[in-house]
Amino acid sequence: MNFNAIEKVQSSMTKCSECEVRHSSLFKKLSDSSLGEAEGFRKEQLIIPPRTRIFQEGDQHDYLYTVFSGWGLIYKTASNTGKRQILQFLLPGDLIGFQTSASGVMPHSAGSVTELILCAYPRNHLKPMLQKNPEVAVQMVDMRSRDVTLCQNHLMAAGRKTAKESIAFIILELFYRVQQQVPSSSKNTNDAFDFPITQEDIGDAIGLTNVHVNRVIKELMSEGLIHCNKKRLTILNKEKLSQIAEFNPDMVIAHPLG
Amino acid sequence: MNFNAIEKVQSSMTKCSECEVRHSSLFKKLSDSSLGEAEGFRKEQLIIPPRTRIFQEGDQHDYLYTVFSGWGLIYKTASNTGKRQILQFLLPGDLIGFQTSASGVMPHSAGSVTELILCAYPRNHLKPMLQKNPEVAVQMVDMRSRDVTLCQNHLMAAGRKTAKESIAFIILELFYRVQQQVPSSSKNTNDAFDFPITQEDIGDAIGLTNVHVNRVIKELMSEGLIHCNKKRLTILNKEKLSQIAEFNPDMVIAHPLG
DNA sequence: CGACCTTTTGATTGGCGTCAAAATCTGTGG
DNA sequence: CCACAGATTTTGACGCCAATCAAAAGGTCG
Repeated sequence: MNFNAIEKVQSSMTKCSECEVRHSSLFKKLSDSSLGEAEGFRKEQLIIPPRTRIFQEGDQHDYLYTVFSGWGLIYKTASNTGKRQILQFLLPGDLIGFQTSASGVMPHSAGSVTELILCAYPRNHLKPMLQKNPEVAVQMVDMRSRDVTLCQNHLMAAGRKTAKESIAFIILELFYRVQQQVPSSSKNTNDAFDFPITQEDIGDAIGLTNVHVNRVIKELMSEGLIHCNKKRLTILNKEKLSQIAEFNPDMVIAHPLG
Repeated sequence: MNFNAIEKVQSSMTKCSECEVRHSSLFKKLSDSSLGEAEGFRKEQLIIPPRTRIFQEGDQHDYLYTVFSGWGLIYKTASNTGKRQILQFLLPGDLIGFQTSASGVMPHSAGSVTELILCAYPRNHLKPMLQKNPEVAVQMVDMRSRDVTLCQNHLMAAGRKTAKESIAFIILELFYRVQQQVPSSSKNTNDAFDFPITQEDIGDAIGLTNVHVNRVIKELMSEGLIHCNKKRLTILNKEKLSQIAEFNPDMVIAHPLG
């Protein structure tokens, strides 16, 4: 992780033209009538450059976001050792900054991986908006539950899987999430997909060092299970990889409530 | 972990008399008018004996529950090694069995620690009920978000903290959660509280073996930070313990949405 | 009292971390 | 289009935290 890079100041964010609200997963399932309500709630759109911080753990932060395009991540940093734990990778449709702690500050940091386009919503409008739009509230329950599932999977990896199993898992999780969440991914034939995160990111997501991640990835490549270079990853043997990871696609379904 | 014990058959569950719906955190904040609706939704109450399985990963399961009293846990088991990862400790007010995978089966197992009293709700009534009761949906968003926070804290512990830091964290988390969630805990003076989980449970929650947990707990005791015996734990030096754990009470707040 | 948990202790091992440095890649400015 | 700086990947040597294995001691409950 390049900490300097991700600490770029937030002022590098810029507003941009209107976004198509329908694309935001929070509102995707809204009927046309309640969409007007949602339009009124949306505040503005932001473009975040690659590897830029959006907010930091401990900050007061008055907006929450949905990802329109790009990859991001949320993380915590241990104050004694400086070690980073990535809590979730963010893809189009994901929520950022929903959670606050009791004192109203952010319990984790958030940053971009690639350029990120976000739709921003003022936090103080959130609760009234949910109360007025049951469909949105139900959708939000769905999204939060999906986030629980993703986090639990990573906890299982960090706590009880070997490095090889965990890394295989992360790769498959991201492959299926990209398929679900990235509109342009339909053009990914033959199980190859854009993979903009570093080996250090992978390690920080499941509690390993970049060095060890590198050794395991090379092992997976030498076994002919995956291939990767230039931020693009190809899964060569999905069955074998899934077996190692104890993974199945059900585990990353976006909408558990249906 | 005594796997035999937790695999007791589900038939040992018994129905019991009506529970006071208001006590269930899902409905705690309901106005009187929508309470009637909620009453109609509630189905029955169950008593689960200690160390008994409620449902198993991969099962079809048509109910979800809120905890009325007692301690429980949800967990996953690695099919290759049999290792268990505890995903969450369950206390009064917590949800059980909300999540299902894409195929409609449970993505994790659930079991009791102590005797557990649950309120059961039929899953197929959930979505319509949320749609008709925006207050309940908002409350549910809150609860799911709290579960995300708890899981992220454990991920941080499993991935990036030492055994000592993680164990100190778990102890403090449970101390504050019991204060918040267990009605009778007000009688806990001097930072002592009932602590019915085993050292193996602690290890399974943060990715350690029972042997190593034992060594670290003895270390914490010899340093005068905690004392424990007979399923009761006393925090002797909360400041020092919190500093080791990088813990603060904000991290376990029950209702992030306010 | 007896069976089964749970905790405790010791000896040994190993997966992954740490440290260090080289090789390769990537973006940026001249 | 090249050169350079910084980021990322790769490699090797070595060390340690926690796992593993084994067994005894202490608790708990029918």
